[in-house]
Amino acid sequence: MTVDPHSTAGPASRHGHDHAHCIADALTRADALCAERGARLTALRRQVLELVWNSHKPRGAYAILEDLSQREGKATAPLTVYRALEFLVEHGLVHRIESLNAYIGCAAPGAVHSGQFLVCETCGNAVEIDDPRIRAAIGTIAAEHGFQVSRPTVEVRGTCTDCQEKTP
Amino acid sequence: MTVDPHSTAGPASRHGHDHAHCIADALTRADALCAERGARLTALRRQVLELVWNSHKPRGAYAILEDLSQREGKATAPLTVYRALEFLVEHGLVHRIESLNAYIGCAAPGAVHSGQFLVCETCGNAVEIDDPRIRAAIGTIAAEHGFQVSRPTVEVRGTCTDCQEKTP
DNA sequence: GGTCATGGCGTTATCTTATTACATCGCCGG
DNA sequence: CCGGCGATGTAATAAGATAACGCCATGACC
Repeated sequence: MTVDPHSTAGPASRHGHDHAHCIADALTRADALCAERGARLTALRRQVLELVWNSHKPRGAYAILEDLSQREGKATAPLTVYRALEFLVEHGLVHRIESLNAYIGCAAPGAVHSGQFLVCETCGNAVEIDDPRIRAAIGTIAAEHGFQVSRPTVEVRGTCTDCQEKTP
Repeated sequence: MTVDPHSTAGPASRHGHDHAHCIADALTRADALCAERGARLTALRRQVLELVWNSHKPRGAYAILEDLSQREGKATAPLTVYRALEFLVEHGLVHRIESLNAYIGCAAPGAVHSGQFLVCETCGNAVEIDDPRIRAAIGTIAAEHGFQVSRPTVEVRGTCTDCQEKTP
């Protein structure tokens, strides 16, 4: 098993949860979802998904690439990671955070994917939210403009509670 | 004066407005705004602002760079453009569209900058909106999370009315 | 007018992020 | 068995962005 860098204090990391379990959970859900859809969650894709979840915060494609190379013991090409990420994003298992050029595990794969995030500029964490009010408001204004929505993106930059406390 | 590529049919372009006038207007407002703030809208920055407005749709930094080089008659360094864009974005004269890595002139500089866009994936156009419902919803959920907002980003990808009609 | 600090700009190099083009492999249906 | 298709490997390169350094114009101050 791989060590979670955040779990130095034990299974209950600073995220306030059992991170190893949380990763395992995500992988199990991914397995189920892909099986259901007939999508092929290959070893490589599964590996990348695990690496995305591993940090539990937005992570760049090249950072994931490094992780993967290290694990495999040999250099891997960027394309390998990008292709895997493309698959994962397509199936809603991973979100891309545009304003960071980074990827993060989806908290609720299978559900509606509005892709709303609170992105902390201090600690780099991104919390996925799914606010019906925002979703509704976007739907309304899009309709008013005759605009057909395919992928709403909401990325709220700012400072999370923890970081506000640290620097008052 | 430079020819607007969209204005082949005359001053009233397919945007349904007098585009030359619209650019001139943006520049005038920028002049006023910068004067008011004591910010220096130098020749270069003004030039870049004009180039951003010229296409009237999101435009990448390197595309702007090419335009600039052509106008100046000599190669310009990327940094030149990036610095100008940074200034323009800081002063709210230009918005960066994260999901496109592109820049577009702000429709209402000086006003509140929520930075909301309807981005058409077919024609590449981006319409700036400023929906109070979305703004309010973001404020509410951020408050619920104790999250301090610095820059809300809303980029709704989809298909605009025109493009829907063309491909029914 | 001289001088100094500041901010804008030029030059070069480099870094990160992402994609294109083409070859190969392996699984599955016929 | 074999044809086809989707997944992966390899190499090269495009696109986007920044770092480090220094010169020069502007304006404040003496």
